[in-house]
Amino acid sequence: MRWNKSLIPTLKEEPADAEVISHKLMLRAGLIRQLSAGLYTFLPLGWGAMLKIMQIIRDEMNAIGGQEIFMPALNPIEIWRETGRAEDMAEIMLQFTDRKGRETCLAPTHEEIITDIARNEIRSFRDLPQTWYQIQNKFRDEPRPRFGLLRVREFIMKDSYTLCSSWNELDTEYLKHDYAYRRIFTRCGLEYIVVGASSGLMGGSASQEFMVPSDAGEDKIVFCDQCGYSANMEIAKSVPNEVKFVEITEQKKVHTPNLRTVSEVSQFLGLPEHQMLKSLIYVSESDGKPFMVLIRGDHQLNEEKLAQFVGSVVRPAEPEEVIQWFGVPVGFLGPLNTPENLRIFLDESVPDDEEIKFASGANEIDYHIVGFTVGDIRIDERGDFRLVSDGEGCPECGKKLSIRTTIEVGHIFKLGTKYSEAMGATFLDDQGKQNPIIMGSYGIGVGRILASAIELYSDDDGIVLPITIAPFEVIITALDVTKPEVVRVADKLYEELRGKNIDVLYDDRDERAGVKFKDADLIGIPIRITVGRKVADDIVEIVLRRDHSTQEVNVASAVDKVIELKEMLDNEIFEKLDKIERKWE
RNA sequence: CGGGGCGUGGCGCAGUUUGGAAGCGCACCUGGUUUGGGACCAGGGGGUCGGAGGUUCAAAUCCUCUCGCCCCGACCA
Repeated sequence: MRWNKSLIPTLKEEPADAEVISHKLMLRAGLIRQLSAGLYTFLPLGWGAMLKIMQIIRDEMNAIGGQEIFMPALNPIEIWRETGRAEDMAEIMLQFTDRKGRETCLAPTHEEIITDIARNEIRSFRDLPQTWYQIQNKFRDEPRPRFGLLRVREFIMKDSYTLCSSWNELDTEYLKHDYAYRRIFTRCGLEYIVVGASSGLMGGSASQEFMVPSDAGEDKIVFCDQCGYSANMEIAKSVPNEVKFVEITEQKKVHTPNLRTVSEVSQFLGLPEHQMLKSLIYVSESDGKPFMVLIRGDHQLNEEKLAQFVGSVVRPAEPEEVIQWFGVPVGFLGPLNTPENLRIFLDESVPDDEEIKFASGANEIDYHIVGFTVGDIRIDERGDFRLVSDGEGCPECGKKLSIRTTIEVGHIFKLGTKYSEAMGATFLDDQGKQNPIIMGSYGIGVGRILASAIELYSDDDGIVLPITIAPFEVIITALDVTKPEVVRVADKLYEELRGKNIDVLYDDRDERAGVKFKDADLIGIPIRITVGRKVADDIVEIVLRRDHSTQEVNVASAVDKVIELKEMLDNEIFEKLDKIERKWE
């Protein structure tokens, strides 16, 4: 492509509305433009990179037997009601009524549509397994789009779905996806960590996320350097730090006027925070009933774990609700003298030793109770409700855990039969018996791959894209296009490289050298050929974007040299593929 | 949804406190000089000051409503 008439609107100044590096650079380098909150247009350079990424995805999906299809993004809401997700996803689903009065939505994902195809087309175990995928726009009415392409309302996702006749078959298809995903992210040049994750609104038994370490991310993962344990913070476990408990001799009620927080009360009582019991009131969204969760005062609640435990989305009770139900403000809630029908859950890390005594609210305004044991509490169930914090012990090996902010670029789920049962997608097994199809679901955020690559690879001059996803592999910077010999050589190199199937951008603009160098660095094309005054001596320069290392070569050998560098850069990435195992074989 | 910030040529901003002729830098157009890391000189085009209503002799500026964008939060009692 020739730059002169191309839509590559680079910006000298930083856009005011961009916060994270990838967002700033994508705007500055002319990859994207914003239409509205969470809605972006891909301009030629951005779309070029997206197409590269999508081609890698297609390659790898096809390699594990995936068949590409394309489903409507516009869905009748009725099909979403069949699984109950019209309700569950109501918050993020864009819905409207069309002109004939039909209730319609823009699909945030496609399990229901896939299951519909499956129930219409799949009859026998002989038809299974199947892997269907598409690359398509998804719509999610995010409460708060942000960080450029990292959280948007309309985005391109590769979503695939496996249909199996047995759980073993599902395990295989899941491992194949794990393999394909590792290859995809590796080929895109990303660093990533695979973690165990919560399946959230998708449902199902197991899931893994593919996370790119980056401060721009919105997810936190917990990992152990020693043994390799890793998990999303939402489900991560840990061994809490050892703490000492102060001896308390008698149980008594203490006047604690206006002291509501754990730290206020523990200071007032002269007790460590871990000897307080936090009494949190949550409400199960499925039955609307409140329940109490008790955790140590120095710990934090993990809502995701709680939701999994009670089997429903949960929300913290409103302060007004607490006063209405318990007659006290939240700051004075405690586990003793609670209503009989209130379920009480205790975090498993709270010791139930007879000798260890706790303090908590007294369920009476301005009073706390000091000196009770876990045995004094009417506990319904115990479970793991804690949020892991940095430096706690690894649940596998006991060494210290670390926490890292990451970008989620992929997520794979073993769905099981949640959708097939709800929608009646069945097959006949070899005994002639009808069974629900066993499903898996697998997603990749295409735009997030691009954004996280830029988060990983940039410098003060701009983007430094991995060659595999760069919209162009080579840029020819022709300096002073008013000189015929410069143009002649640059034109020749351009045609030759294109003839060798190299993706090359030809900067043929009548601009000063500084402008062209700055722009070339900004947009991050991996290899640059500078055609300038040295053509008089039959010489051009070849420069690598990542370190600006430069070599001068004869015009005649320039194409070979470029191909050599391209292969070197490609190989650096492809070498890593050898380490990825085919675990299902 | 709660809190905060911001809407002024394509981009980045000043002007708003204290009402009185819409400005600056970049970009763009013309001419000239330049030409290897975001050139210089001269001339020029382009703005319903987010929108609506109000106050006033007079509104970018004050008041009311509204729309949009960005940031923090939406859980720790």
